[in-house]
Amino acid sequence: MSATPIFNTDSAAAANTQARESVAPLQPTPAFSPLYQQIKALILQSLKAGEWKPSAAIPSEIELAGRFKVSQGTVRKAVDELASENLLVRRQGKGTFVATHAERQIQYRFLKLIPDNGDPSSEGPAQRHIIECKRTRASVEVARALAIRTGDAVLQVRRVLSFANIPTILEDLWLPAAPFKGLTAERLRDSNGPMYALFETEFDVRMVRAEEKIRAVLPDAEQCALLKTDAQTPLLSVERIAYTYNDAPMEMRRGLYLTSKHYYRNALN
Amino acid sequence: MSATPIFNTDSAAAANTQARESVAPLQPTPAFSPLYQQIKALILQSLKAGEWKPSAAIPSEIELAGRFKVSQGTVRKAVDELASENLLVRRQGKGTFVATHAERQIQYRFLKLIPDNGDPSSEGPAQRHIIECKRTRASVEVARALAIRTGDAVLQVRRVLSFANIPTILEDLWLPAAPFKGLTAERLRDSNGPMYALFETEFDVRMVRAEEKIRAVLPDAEQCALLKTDAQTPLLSVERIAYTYNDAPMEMRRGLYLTSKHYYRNALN
DNA sequence: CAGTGGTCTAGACCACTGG
DNA sequence: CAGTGGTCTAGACCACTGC
Repeated sequence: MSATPIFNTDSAAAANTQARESVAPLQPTPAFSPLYQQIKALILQSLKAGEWKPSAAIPSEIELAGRFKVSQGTVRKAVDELASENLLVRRQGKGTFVATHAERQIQYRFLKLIPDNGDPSSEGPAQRHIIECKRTRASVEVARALAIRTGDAVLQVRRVLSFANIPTILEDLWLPAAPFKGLTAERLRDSNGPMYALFETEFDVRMVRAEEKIRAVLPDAEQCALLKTDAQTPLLSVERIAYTYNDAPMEMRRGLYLTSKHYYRNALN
Repeated sequence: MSATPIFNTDSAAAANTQARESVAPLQPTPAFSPLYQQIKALILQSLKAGEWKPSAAIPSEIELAGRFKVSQGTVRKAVDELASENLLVRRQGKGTFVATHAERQIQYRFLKLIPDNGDPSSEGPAQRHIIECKRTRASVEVARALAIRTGDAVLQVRRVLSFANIPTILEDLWLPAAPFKGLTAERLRDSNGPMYALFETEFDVRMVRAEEKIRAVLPDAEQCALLKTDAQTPLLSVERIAYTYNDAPMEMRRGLYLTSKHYYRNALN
């Protein structure tokens, strides 16, 4: 019923002798893993298994400490890391919650295109126009990005985002067909919040992190038409791979951003 | 001799009643500040004052705990935050060190342009060509970025970075003249590591974080010549403001990146 | 071996939320 | 008011580094 860390604590008072990987044969690095990392992995497993749904509260620290037979401080350190990775959200006095892309305000976490005045809220939400959503086969490039085989079934979505009725972003998305079975242009059109929120509620897929490769390009004729721009206006090409838990890639996306009234904002730490 | 946190701990056993800002008059938020934040601020002050130089070790946690009259755990939490902000670097068994841009490997922290193969080390260090370094007056835009007055003295540097002898980055930098008094093209040419490392050793200016605004643009004739490219090749325009401690802006930089063999890489968390 | 950061515990109390 | 996360302490022991 209750998960247990992989080490032994027969006596509570005894400082625990950390367990190494029991079966790991002849590894040069014994791969010492602190207790809180093991707890973190267990919580991650529950998240992945859907034991707690997005925006729901997870058990309190004291409860988790009891379940895992460790001190509250150890649970705390595990949860701290998950919170810093944006998988959990802590709210003092209320509890700890499973992060979601549906959250008002902190949504569009992954959209870094900002209006020139620096204030995304000043232009309101984007108008979304789904151009198509079709079933197709993975190209070599898409297959490599999604860690599937070339020719495997994928869904391709094409859409345009407009701000103040000015087309600004043209996006193509590729999704593995299996986890997204049943996704249609209609369902995309009918949904309200960010697409990643839809993925959470409808397909149980939570995007956790992403990587983007950015280049400057000139649009072709078709892209010009869709963005109502001309072939001499350079665009930002933003290629994204988004990952769920366990670093499993679940989406490849190529965006073309018009940067005459917006810019891509990045913080360097 | 020894700094002291702003609260009272007359009895060590007594849990400390946190001090609020003593003089803060009628603030709606009492601005409760945890002890470790106060310690963090004190350490930050020492860093800023140059009490410990870049790459030097700061006192051990036990020593700091003694100096500040708090427990080691509290110091630890303060140092943890500073480390996560890349102001300090922890090395188990050795100590905690002041972060520096001179560090091999983790240098070029702020340069996100990566060769197509994804491995920056595969092409070796950039060839740097300083075009000019001149004293001038701050334009409205530069003044606003550097939080100085329009017309104030600034240094402007222009340089080209090449990879495998292919000009790839054209950069213009603006620096407030006062802190960088004595900076010349020669000194830039003679220095070896990253420019920010030079700033640390020669001018005691440590860049701590930065923000970038990215757009797609077409180069003008002069830019084409310097980058040996043509007017039809779109470039990434990367405008950066770099900050020292206390969020004080100390550099404005505009880069033009050629993205035919490189891309700007960004991680979304 | 001593000294450093890293982990873990147990317990006390504080700040915040909501009924 | 009870319950949650947040802070702080004191002490023990572990892992890593370098002499």
